[in-house]
Amino acid sequence: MWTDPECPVARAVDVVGDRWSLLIIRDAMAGARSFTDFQQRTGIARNILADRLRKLAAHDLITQVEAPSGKRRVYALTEAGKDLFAVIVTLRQWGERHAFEAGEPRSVLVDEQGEVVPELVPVAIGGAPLTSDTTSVRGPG
Amino acid sequence: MWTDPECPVARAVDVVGDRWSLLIIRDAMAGARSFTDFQQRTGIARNILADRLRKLAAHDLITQVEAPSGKRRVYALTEAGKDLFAVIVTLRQWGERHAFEAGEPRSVLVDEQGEVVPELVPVAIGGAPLTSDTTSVRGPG
DNA sequence: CAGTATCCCTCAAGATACTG
DNA sequence: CAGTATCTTGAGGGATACTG
Repeated sequence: MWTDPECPVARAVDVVGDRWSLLIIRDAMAGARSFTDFQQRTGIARNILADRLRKLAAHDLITQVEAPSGKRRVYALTEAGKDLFAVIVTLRQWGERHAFEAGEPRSVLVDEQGEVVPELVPVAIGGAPLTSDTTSVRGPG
Repeated sequence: MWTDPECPVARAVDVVGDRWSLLIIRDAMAGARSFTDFQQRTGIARNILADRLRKLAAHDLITQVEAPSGKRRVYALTEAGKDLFAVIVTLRQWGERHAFEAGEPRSVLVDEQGEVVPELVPVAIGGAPLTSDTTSVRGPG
């Protein structure tokens, strides 16, 4: 099924490695709850959106829950879905650094109080930032 | 061209949000240098691989450099390419947590000495780990 | 070894109309 | 509002043969 069944990266890519899934997750994290909400934020075609939401639900990244207001059902991230936050953030960091000209307008990350998050410390082991110069990957066994 | 030109996540996905690019980057980080090298590790079709390598080079994630041995040219990650390391690692973490059964064999992350990296601290602001409960995203201006 | 050139095929994706 | 149904298109991807 996959090219490399033992690689966690490959499995993750198998789940979210398409054009829309991560953007749907991004919007869920930014507060999107309803079908139309997702549709308008992403601009994705309705049938594709329905398909992606199904796939994401099948992989347990999102679920539909009873809305606090009562009768509607809204989408919500599961724990597995929320765990993609680190992926979204690192993608965002990369995009900011390497996919924008200086001064180009861009959306920003804010905290609960609406304050712009100034800078993010990248993934680290212990306290030391991790770079590709210092690590590699090896198979099991 | 993109659905959301102001979102760094969307731009990043536009560059690496397909089935193969991140796996090619992964393998470059793991030591892949030659065309055949990439082809065998990923299992990707040769024409598609050539296309992806071109695209990645066009976006300045990889380049071809003179091999130390002399006459061959090998692929190498640029700084922008190396900066994807955090993305790869967070994807890997997510895959480990949510795409494997307990006890299923998997590849692991090792450092230069070949030691298995025990645990990774996720993206953080200052010292506090970041979760999707505590942040959201807002447009510019 | 490092690609290029073809051929083929599936499915992702878009547009739009429709239904409970 | 939340999807489903249908139709069409094109890109993504695979297999294989070929070339410098």
